[in-house]
Amino acid sequence: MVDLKSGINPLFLRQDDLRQGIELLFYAYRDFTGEPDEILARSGFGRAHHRVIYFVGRHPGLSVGELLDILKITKQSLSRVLGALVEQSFVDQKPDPNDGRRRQLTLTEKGKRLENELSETQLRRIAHAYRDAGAEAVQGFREVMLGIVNEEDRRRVTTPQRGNSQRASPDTTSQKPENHDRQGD
Amino acid sequence: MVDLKSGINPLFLRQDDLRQGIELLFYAYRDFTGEPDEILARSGFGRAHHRVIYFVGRHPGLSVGELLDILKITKQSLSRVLGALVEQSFVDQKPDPNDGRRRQLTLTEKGKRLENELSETQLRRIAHAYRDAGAEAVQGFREVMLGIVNEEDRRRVTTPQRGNSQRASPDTTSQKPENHDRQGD
DNA sequence: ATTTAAGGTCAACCATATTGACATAAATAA
DNA sequence: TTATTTATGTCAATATGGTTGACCTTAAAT
Repeated sequence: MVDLKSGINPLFLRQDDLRQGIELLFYAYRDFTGEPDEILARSGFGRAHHRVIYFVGRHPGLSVGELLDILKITKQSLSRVLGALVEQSFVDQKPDPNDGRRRQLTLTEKGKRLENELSETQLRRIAHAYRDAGAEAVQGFREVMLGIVNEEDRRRVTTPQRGNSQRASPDTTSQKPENHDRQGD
Repeated sequence: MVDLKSGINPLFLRQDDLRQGIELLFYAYRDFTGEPDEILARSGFGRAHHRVIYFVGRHPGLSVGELLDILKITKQSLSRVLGALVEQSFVDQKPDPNDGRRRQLTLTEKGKRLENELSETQLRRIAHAYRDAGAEAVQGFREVMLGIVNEEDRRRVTTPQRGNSQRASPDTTSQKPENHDRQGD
């Protein structure tokens, strides 16, 4: 156990700085999701739908398994959300021509419109923060945030990986995500 | 509506940078809360309990209203969580000597132990990211994150506001938080 | 003495996550 | 070709943590 409180540990003096980091993550994430949540509520959707719309929009042709890999939720949990989006024609499903088991997910025009509306608020918020902070600060932000992300997911963020889908990581056997505990937030 | 896609807007070329920011927030927050979630599950608690423990630990003597102000949830929602923590002696309540209606919340020794265990994982993660990124990057991280946080809450993050409680913002009349929509994440 | 403020509580409901079990179709291996 | 594995879907039960609405108590303020 790392004793962050003992005088021996050189991090002692930075406890407050580190706690500020914790709080920044809490407040930033809360406010960051606030505006989209309002828009989503008008369509009867929630944050889970937003995440699906976002990542499908970002990676057209994404498969269900790849999406599960990104979101780290169970397929049962995804199915409700994805099912609603497909049923209401926000997301389109069609079999992968190279592998009939896989479904390629794409946004419909309707889905793209919603995606734009949702992302707009977040893009604006980030653009504003980036502009106010300046290019160097943005680079620092990237580095720190990447350091917080688990190593396995870093490449996902650094490499845009746009366009068509690509095979997921070797183990897609399991029906559940790595973290076996409940999520909710 | 800000058209972030039109060629006229100078932000066009940075769409990918901005979307990377969106994704960094998603992945960082998810991984940041992952470890505490595991610990909490062992005590039968969830993320909501963590937030209460964290902020009460950070601001001993905090009142219920102030806590609601920070968390931006309804008091009914808080009551379940806070009630469990008080009942199981993680949090202590006693009337404010200056205003008998207010309850001063503090962590018990048991509560402090859990708080330490939970925070340790997050402090370590942040310390690691800070150390790897360097002091300048950390400053940039702070600036960008603060820019993302709603203005009203910025002072809460910048000014440690430690020790004893202080009056909440003028309007604590309402029973509900500003954002009327559902939260879940 | 009345009103306002801080807090608590009961009840119903909703969104999103979980586990476990089972089903189907397509690809791959024996 | 048959058997197995992979990708996906689905049913059911359960948990967490949000929400609204209504009502209550106690203490402070007017």
